[in-house]
Amino acid sequence: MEAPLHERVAADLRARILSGALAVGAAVPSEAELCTRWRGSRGPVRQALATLRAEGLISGGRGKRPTVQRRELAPPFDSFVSFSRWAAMLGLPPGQHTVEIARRKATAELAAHLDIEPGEPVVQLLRQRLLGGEPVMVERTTFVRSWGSLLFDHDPDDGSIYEHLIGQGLQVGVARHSIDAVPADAHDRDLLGVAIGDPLLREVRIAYTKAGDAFEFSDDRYRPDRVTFTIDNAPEGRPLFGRTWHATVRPRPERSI
Amino acid sequence: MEAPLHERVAADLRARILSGALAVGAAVPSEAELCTRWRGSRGPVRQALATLRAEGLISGGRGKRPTVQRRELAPPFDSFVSFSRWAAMLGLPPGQHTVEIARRKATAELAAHLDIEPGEPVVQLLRQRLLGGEPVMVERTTFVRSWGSLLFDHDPDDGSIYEHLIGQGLQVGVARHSIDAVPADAHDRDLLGVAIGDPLLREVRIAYTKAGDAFEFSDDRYRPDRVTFTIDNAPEGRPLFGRTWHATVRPRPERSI
DNA sequence: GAACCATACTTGTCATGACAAGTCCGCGGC
DNA sequence: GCCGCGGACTTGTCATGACAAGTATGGTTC
Repeated sequence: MEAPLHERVAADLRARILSGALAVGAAVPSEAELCTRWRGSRGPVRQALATLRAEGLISGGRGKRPTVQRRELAPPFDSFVSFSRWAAMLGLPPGQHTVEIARRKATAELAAHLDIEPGEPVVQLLRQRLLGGEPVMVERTTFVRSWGSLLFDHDPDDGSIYEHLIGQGLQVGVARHSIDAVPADAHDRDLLGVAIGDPLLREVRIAYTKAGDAFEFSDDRYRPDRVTFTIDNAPEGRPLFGRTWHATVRPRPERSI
Repeated sequence: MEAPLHERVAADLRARILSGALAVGAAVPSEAELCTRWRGSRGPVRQALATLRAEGLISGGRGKRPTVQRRELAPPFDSFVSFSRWAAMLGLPPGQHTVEIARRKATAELAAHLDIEPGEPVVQLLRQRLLGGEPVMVERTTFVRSWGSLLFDHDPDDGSIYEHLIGQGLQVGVARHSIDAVPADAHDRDLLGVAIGDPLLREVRIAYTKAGDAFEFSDDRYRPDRVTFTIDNAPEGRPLFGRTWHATVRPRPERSI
């Protein structure tokens, strides 16, 4: 059974835009042309175009054909929750050294974030994360027991924890990230090569399953000379998709000789 | 001339959701009911519902009525570029002390950000920003001359600079925000009551006019104990509107006695 | 009481047709 | 050469109709 017409039309145009066959600034085929080409009516064609507008790929149009606005889609969701996916998207080899993985009892603070009882066992990891061979982040992650226990037969230095858990049936729902600034502590000094007290960019993340249960709490501290978070946004009348964010690697400052 | 039917249906349902008349979890009226109520056909009614889905207010539905998912919309764009608007949204009185407003020649770095020639005059402000009477941010803002010169006959401690410029014809296009962490300097110490070297959460913003010209570069440093940035996101299959960000005021830590 | 089936109600998808409103271009008149 | 107008093409909006597919409920049978 093939996909609905409006999905096929949208997919075809999207592929042509992302590949550059339809360049930024080029006019999109008219609704009439698309109806002829796909042997359909304006309804599904208009729905396909509405989808591309919503994705921010095309815009404009009343009285004239819409034009291609941008060539890339917003970064995928999993690049925000999986360091490995993010690194892959940047084209930099990710790396990690697991300093420890431990089963502990949840503190009251952690329990509050994960909506479990204080004292309930959780699985905690402390890891150094690298990009292109350089440490850029210290990750303090806590998983609830049901998912964390699956990590003990998994080598956390081998591939992505997220991919492993998804392979074990995890269905990720939404994630919430809070960004603030903290002074480096002793672990950070040891793992990032900074001085105690130096400012670090911290992302605190709580991730939920599709069913709405929190399964992961993470405190990730980045070297701010290497990583920033960037957000682009636009006023209301424009597509909300103008509102995107992504984490950026700063160019490595050149060594003065 | 009244608005199109699909806009009126969407506005009515949105108002009922935001007011709580349609509570989170409640079923939305069926398409047939809405057709009867508005004396229209399924086309515009479905378009109205699609808009509300896209805004993340309702979801679900095939074979049954959709349900209300959330009660609030994403923060408006201008709350990201105007401190006054952001404070208003939080219900906290904003305040500001302008330390200086000066005409200077752009440094090479600034010129690069604003796409002007180094040495070209710009207007710079250094301001302390307050929420509820407390300093939370130091703002170092640079405007290109054409817009910045309009500020000299405006009291920057009186109302919002953005509102003033928009009143003078400014049309804001997109804005880009980069978040990182920096150590406090002497100005920050004086204006925020922190120690030199303390970590501050910094947002660097470049704002563009509708025509695509950069008009503002700003370096805003927040006390991370008072302000964090929060991003919620969701996987692809879900509406991209799940991807929202906003700046949050932390609850003021209670004074221990 | 449980299971199954049919019916009713729901949304998703599509076609056809019509008219309003915007944009662009060519042609004629001044 | 310029300006205005009309025609052609475009998208926006809406109506009517039809059928596919999903969900819930009530009634009947075991």
